Amino acid sequence: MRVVIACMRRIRRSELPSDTTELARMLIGKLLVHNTRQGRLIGRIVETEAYPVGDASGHAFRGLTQRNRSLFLERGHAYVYFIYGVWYCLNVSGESEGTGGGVLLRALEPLEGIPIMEKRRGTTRLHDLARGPGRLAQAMGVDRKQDGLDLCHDSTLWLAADGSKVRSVRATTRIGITREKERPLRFYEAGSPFVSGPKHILG
DNA sequence: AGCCAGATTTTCT
DNA sequence: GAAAATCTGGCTA
Repeated sequence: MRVVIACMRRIRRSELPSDTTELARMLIGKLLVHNTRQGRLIGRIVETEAYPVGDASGHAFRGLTQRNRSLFLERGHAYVYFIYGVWYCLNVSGESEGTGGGVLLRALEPLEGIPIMEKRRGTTRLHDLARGPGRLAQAMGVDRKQDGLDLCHDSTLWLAADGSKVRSVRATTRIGITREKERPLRFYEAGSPFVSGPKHILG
């Protein structure tokens, strides 16, 4: 059984806000598409975190390095990094060329290619397939090979919009950081069962 | 439901 | 050498 997605279309770069925090809010309800050898994987973005310019918890804070260079690409590029010796995490760059900032994609609602995601994740629990940034990358088959891709032009990994309505977007503090932890830069779709993190910080 | 240790490697100080 | 934008499984209650 294949999920029907009405009117799926690529998001143009001009539709992306040229501000990382606004981009994080705007990406809620949009689709992430990955055409893999096994098939097409699609998830609806339900949770993001912004790491804007000047944020001490952001990877771009100390300037451009070999690892974080994709964060300095024009908005709409993929930044993939490896963390805790185990997981990959996927970000969307959010500023203009040469300025570092990005949006961490934290959770997806799986829409298409669910059997493939289940195989990659080793579980059939729908709610656990892409809830959390490490799980999201694993389910979607994202690793270092996708670092630096232009999500507005690449044909394998890209951002799309369908006509679906977003219930409402809430903001809370971010998860798993030690600096600037009070800033409300985590965004999620209210009521979605696919959102990660402890329940007590849900608004 | 909540707490905690362990996994494991890249990156920068 | 330490810390890191995490997850899992096992423990306690």
